[in-house]
Amino acid sequence: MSELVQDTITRLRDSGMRKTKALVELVETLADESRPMTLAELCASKRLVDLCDKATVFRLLQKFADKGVVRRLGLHERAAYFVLLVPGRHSDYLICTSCGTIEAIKAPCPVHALEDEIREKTGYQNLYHELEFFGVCPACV
Amino acid sequence: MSELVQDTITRLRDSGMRKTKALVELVETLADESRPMTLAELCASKRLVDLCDKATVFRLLQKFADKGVVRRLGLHERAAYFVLLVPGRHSDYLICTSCGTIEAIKAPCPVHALEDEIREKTGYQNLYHELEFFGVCPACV
DNA sequence: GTAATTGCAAATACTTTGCCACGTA
DNA sequence: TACGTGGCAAAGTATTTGCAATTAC
Repeated sequence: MSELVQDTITRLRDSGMRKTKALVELVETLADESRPMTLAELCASKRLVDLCDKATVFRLLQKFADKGVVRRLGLHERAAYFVLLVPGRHSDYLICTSCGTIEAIKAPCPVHALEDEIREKTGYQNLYHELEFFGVCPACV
Repeated sequence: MSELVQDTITRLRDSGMRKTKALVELVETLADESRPMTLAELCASKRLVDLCDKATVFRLLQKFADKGVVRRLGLHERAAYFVLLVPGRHSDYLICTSCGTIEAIKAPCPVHALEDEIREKTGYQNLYHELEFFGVCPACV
């Protein structure tokens, strides 16, 4: 068991959770992959597929996120977001994790150089990016 | 009607779509707001609420996205993505829009300076960011 | 022993489609 | 007139919850 896994489990224990097989194997799976994964992917992974129910994984992830051990990616709502593409313009967004307000950021986007580098080094076609900042807005503090 | 709206409608017309009231009002709404919006928000907006059905807005958005006029934000799957947070580490991701593969990017993240600036200027608390690059990976081209 | 955790199944939520009526070109 | 578009309702997919049984401590 890696140090990261040990440490993560310790943090979860310290926050009051019980060390169950499902908890340990979920942390191991997340650490193994070190990339964003869906609930379905996690449940289908070899460590978890025959071990526990989807509801269990869901509830563990929820608690992990509460405790800051896991992050759920994406914008505020569960629903999909659509935005108009304006030729020649690019926007990044600032989103309040409490009230869900989304505003466009005026500052120039600092990512174009890295985007060019990725285009050259990886051979990905039609490259573009999304950049979002999340935090609690002054009105919600 | 703004130039952006006119131009967008022209592009949609040129790609074979018919100019209907629902299409025009949806484009106007997206241009008015110029921020990512959910299907529910769009349907509830003043221009659309009494004009057309949710299925209509959905199908229009789908076509707009096909034609590159609108972008649907977020990772590949409809489902939520979860990732383990490693203290002291931050990752950005490169995602194939065709096969959905997600890989972490090794290059240093160029966003920290802007993040600091936003923290100072806006007063948002607990600020963090997500940065994703999207494109078609070499295996999918 | 007690309270957290789990499985199962049901309830929600959001998205997507089928079908026929309708409107645009 | 012909074919894209729209409304309504139903189906599909993902998320979330209730409750009784189980397990960690």
